[in-house]
Amino acid sequence: MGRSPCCDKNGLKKGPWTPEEDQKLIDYIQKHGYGNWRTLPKNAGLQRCGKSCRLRWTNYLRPDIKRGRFSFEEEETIIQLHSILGNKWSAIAARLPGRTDNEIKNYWNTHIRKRLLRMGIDPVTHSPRLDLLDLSSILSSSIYNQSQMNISRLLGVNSLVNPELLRLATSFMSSQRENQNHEFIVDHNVEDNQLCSSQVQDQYQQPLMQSNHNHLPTQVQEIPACSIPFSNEAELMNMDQFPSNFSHLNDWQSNAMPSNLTEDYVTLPPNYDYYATDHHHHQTVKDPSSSETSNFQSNNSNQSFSFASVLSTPSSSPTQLNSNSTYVNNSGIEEEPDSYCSNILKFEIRDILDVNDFM
DNA sequence: AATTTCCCCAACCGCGAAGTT
DNA sequence: TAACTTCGCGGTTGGGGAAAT
Repeated sequence: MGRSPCCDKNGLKKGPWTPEEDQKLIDYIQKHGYGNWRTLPKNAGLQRCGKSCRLRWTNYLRPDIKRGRFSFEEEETIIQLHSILGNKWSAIAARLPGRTDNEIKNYWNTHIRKRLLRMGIDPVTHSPRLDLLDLSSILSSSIYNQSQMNISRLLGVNSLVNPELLRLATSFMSSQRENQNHEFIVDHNVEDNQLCSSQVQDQYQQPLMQSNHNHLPTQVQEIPACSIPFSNEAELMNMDQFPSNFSHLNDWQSNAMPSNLTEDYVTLPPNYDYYATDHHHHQTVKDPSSSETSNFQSNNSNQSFSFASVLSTPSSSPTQLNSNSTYVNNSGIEEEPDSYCSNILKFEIRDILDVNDFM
């Protein structure tokens, strides 16, 4: 249908926002709210298009935005939600109080995605990346149906490839034979989603919809974000229990993967997840951000925003990082959550290949 | 110290959905 | 119901700071 012409108008300022512009926008919204973004900039005395104002507000100036690094729990939640929802950043953001879709998207693309790739996990399918060895084309070839096959001979690299990796490929082959009706890379993900959706929905439905178990959609991608039946917005936004609930999803993560694959692939702990091996580490990291968030929310609900924190941030400058969620190792050096990721999942490929070449 | 390369993230763009006339 | 407007989402870009050379 029609396109918004607002950004096409000449004479409107683009690019980074100045503190003065921020102040004008904040003042205006404080007084009048933001009913109509199109007329807002004119009324607020801003030489910006409404779209730019909306973006600035929702992604930066909104008082309930939580700044700083993502906590471990937030990161874990993002990964779990992404495996369910895919790139539905707004839906993911709706379940992470104080985080914007843009922020989550950026964080995913710059941190989590790379980390998963380094761990040999496809960030799209959340499955092991067999494409590292271009196995998919090999596995779909005519030898697919052979009951016995010598992958190392097939690859012609048996002197180079780690035996573990060959076992992985072999295991994958057998799992393919067992699930001949599935296209692993694509359908497996849907399968993951279905499994996950059942469990996620169960978790939220049990208290509210005990009897409505059997009517789950088959395609998770089609489940709107709001379909998880929180009874009201406050409940939806009450995320305190969400990450802990998600710990149950570790089960489907491992269940969804062909069991023989996971077993041969690596020895996964019972409660396998992306961070499986080092929970004790992150549990020791105190993240006060949650309480901070709830303060924000309560402020929010009382409509008594504190703009001080907003104004203290530089205009359009890189976000001021508070240290709430920063991980500090013993030497006091800031440490990427990377370092407490599962070493198990870095498995053997890392020793064989320079995975970065594939990124 | 100067230059280059890398990386992050705020902001933009284009599109589709929803709402309005 | 068509035409138009507004909003919101997801993908992408480019400026600027940090790190490497």
